[in-house]
Amino acid sequence: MRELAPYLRIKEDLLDRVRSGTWKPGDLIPGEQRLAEQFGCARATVHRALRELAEEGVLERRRKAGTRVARPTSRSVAFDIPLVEDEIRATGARYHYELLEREIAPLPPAEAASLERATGTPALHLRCLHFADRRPYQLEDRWIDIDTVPEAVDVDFAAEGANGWLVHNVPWTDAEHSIHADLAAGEIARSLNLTDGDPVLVVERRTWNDKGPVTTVRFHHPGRSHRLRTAFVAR
Amino acid sequence: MRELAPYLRIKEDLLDRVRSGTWKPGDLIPGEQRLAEQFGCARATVHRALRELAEEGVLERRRKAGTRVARPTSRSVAFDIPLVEDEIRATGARYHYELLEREIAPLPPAEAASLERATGTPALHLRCLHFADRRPYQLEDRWIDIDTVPEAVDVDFAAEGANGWLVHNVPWTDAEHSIHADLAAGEIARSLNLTDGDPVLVVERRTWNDKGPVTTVRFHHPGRSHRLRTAFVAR
DNA sequence: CAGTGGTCTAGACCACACT
DNA sequence: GTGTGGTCTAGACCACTGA
Repeated sequence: MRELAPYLRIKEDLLDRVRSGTWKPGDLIPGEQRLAEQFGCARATVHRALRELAEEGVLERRRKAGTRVARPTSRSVAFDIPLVEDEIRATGARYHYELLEREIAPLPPAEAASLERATGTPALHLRCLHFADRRPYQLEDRWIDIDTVPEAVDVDFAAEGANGWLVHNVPWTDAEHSIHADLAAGEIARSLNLTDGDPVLVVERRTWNDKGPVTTVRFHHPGRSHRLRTAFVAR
Repeated sequence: MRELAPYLRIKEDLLDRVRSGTWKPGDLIPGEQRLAEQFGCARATVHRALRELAEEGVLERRRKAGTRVARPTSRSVAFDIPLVEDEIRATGARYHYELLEREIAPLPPAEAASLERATGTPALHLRCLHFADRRPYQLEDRWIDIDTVPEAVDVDFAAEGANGWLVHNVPWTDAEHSIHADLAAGEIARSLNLTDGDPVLVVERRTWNDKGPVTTVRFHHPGRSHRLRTAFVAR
């Protein structure tokens, strides 16, 4: 396919009309039938181009009402949140992992709420430290639901990180993420080799299964040095 | 369409086989032809289901090699970064905007690098404060490239925020985002009604046009109270 | 080289939502 | 009611890539 596929050429063409302002937000654009005639192709081909542009948020389509240029409102931004070890190795640094703590303990209120269990329900609690070239890179504080994932109790997590083990052994179906900034203090500061009062970037994640809540985890990163990035994204 | 469209039913069916572990990561699954026979539909219908699952990162497809269950590696997480005013109004709070500063000034080194211009190139510098119910919600520090967007020089930005004006008037084609944590200090702390040393969440964005760099902007949020969230996302 | 996925077509039927 | 988008089909050709 030396030349672009027709539906891709049509996408580009339509996108250019939006980008150049030929078609402005809110404008009604020609129907599929009409565009198919103009481009000299089947309606299905135009349809695919239009459908993908709508999925990307460039157009809005409604039956009978036709297709309009979307009014730019919110735009979703996709961040890659890979396994820490992959992330670290991708930078060329040596990855190293340390298990700080592993216990079955009663869920504290926040984590209980997160897993939708009663406070005090026993769960598997892990604290791990991930190093890049011997420098602390990420502190992981995780609770695993032992009702949903009973087999986790028999894993010692000394060699493989909990994240890796879960990803490879316990498929999840749903996830929720949250990001905020906080200050390093006590344990967290010491583990990350920071001073009390240094900024930390906190990423929280909860995942679910068909069976129920799987895990809730908080990742702490040194705030100034660590960045979450998107790739350079063409719209 | 009371019942799910066939291609959606097929997607669900295939996804279930992955989720349940019937098909494990790395497994080769039947070809389109074969699946079409099994589901009793046209190959194109199966193709669409497979293509969408591949786009979602569940499957990996290669010509001749066939379709395999993807090995879970990095997973991209989509955050919504809407216009502040929409974000604030969505919570039911009253939105209010204040222009703190507007000047044509030479680009500082960091911003110059960001816009791919020489340090000291004149650009439009804006500092704005966004309020939710009279409480400072976000501090915006923006540089607009006046070579790419000369018409911005004639806008006073007293009424409409720069973000809104740009979104509605200057279509962008590419964007890059970065998130990190920092400490409030000086101006930033005062504007956001924080104390020096409080955590702030910083979101940086750069956008481009066909014509060149459009704008680079840094959004500061009170770190403890503000969170970037994903919706509850089913995979 | 051969098999797989990628795409296109022409025609068809349908659901939905405006009028 | 009626026009628009949403989907399916059957068949076809092609490009890529692994064997």
